[in-house]
Amino acid sequence: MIQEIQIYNTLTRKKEVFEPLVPGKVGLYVCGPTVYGPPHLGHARSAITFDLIFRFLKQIGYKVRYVRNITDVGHLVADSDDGEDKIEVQAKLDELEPMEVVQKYTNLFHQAMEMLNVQPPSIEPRASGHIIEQIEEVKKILNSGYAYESNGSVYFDVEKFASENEYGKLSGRKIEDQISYTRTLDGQDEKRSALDFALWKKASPEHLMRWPSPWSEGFPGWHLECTAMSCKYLGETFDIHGGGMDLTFPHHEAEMAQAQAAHGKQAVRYWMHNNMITLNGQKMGKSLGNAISLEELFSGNHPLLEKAYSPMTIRFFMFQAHYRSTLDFSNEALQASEKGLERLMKATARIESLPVSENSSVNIAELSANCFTAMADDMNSPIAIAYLFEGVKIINSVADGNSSITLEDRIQLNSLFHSFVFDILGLKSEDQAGSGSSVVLNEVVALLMKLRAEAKASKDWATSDKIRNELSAIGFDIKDGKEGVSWELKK
RNA sequence: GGUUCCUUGGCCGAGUGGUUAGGCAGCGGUCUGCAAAACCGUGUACGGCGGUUCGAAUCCGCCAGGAACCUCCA
Repeated sequence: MIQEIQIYNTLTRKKEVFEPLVPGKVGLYVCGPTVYGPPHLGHARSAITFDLIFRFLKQIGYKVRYVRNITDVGHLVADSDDGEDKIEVQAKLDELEPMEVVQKYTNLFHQAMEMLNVQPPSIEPRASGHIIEQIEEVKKILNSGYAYESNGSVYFDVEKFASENEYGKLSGRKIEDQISYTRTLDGQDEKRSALDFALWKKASPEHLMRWPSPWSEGFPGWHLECTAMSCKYLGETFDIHGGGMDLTFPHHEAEMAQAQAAHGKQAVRYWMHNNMITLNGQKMGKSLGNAISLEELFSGNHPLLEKAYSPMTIRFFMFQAHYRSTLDFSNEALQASEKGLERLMKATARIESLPVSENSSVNIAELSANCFTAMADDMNSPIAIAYLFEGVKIINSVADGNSSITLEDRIQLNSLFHSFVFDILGLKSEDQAGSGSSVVLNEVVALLMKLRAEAKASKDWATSDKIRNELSAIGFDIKDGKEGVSWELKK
């Protein structure tokens, strides 16, 4: 029996008990990055959020097919209303082939994801590889009567659809409000209404990315790829669709309408949206020019960064806030997370060497239940982490002889921490130089520790402190504990 | 202008009608030759003003400030 979980459904605006379409299996689709620029903190939040969901669902026993697309075609440019393809503009600037740009940023995205220990999705389809499927979707929508062709382009008829179906429910919008507040876009005169959106767009002569279709040489509309690819890999109806909150409208609203028009039924059962990262209280975004790239974050090479932050620090930082809350970025907050993470990882490594007793003065079963209950409540990772820190207290307290633990409890505690820290939260140890990676280094330091111990034995504090201080200056932390001396490389 | 949401102690950040969130920083102590680490103890916070209630940070109203979406965006 799989643990019951609740997830917040954007569609109904409340937490619901999650019931998969097929018992024991979950179909999860998440909007992936548009690969026209370097990956930034915002991409990381979405990827990390749904990585957590992917991992947790698997941990509690579900078989999950996780599809996350790469958008490599078809979006407009930020400050240009001329309908040029976003990727194409960047290509001209870089004097590269569009697909070369796409490849470059896809590779960078994958590298960053690996560093963040984000598991690859089960399937990672590309929009440009599914043009045929998208054309088929356009045909279906035309057949159902909710689209019309105009001058080689095909548009979705929002007003007609809205008169017979629900439109605007996901984003909480009323169609009447929308009509009065729209801006002028290219091709507006081709549309029956400003609300209509393109399913297929005829390419202008200078447009490089183009494919043949029954209507014109052109490219698919902005929202179509997710409908086509989710349907292909997960079916006409599937369990969870995720993405950033900023995609709720118009992207996901359009997807809902398209899928309904094409297949005659709702595609998505649970919509999940992660909130934004803010910087000085404002959304961090590519178009606002205040996005910090992951490369800058990892290297510390950015005017707003006091230092470099490791991928695991970023990951842990994000889990200390709930995924539906905005998360404000600051050096102080990241440094707090860095230290907290270090404490958590150190305690995790200590569990196996804890002394065992006849009786436990601590309740591990309750701790474990609390951690899983927190996660089952709409992925409340901050609460789960708070309980893990209770576990840290227990571990350190047992190590210091202030609490006792039985062997069975120690095994359970170890299993809990390994499940949560490594499998669910997906954290990993980041020892630079890696203990054990250099046997020689270990032996050299061990030799110095031996010399220092001898100096200490003869109360030659000057020598012992000299060894410690100079090692410290090189980058080692030397700690005198009850069980002997230990050392590690500083962060 | 429309829609939605937020405001928690020095910082970050959970919670949502009565009971300690947690992390980081700070303070006091234990341990130590000293230091670090660890441990123990420590802070009565919920934007303002009203209302509902035996009781509100938590529900309602008003006000102030902020954000997101309405245009590509995680």
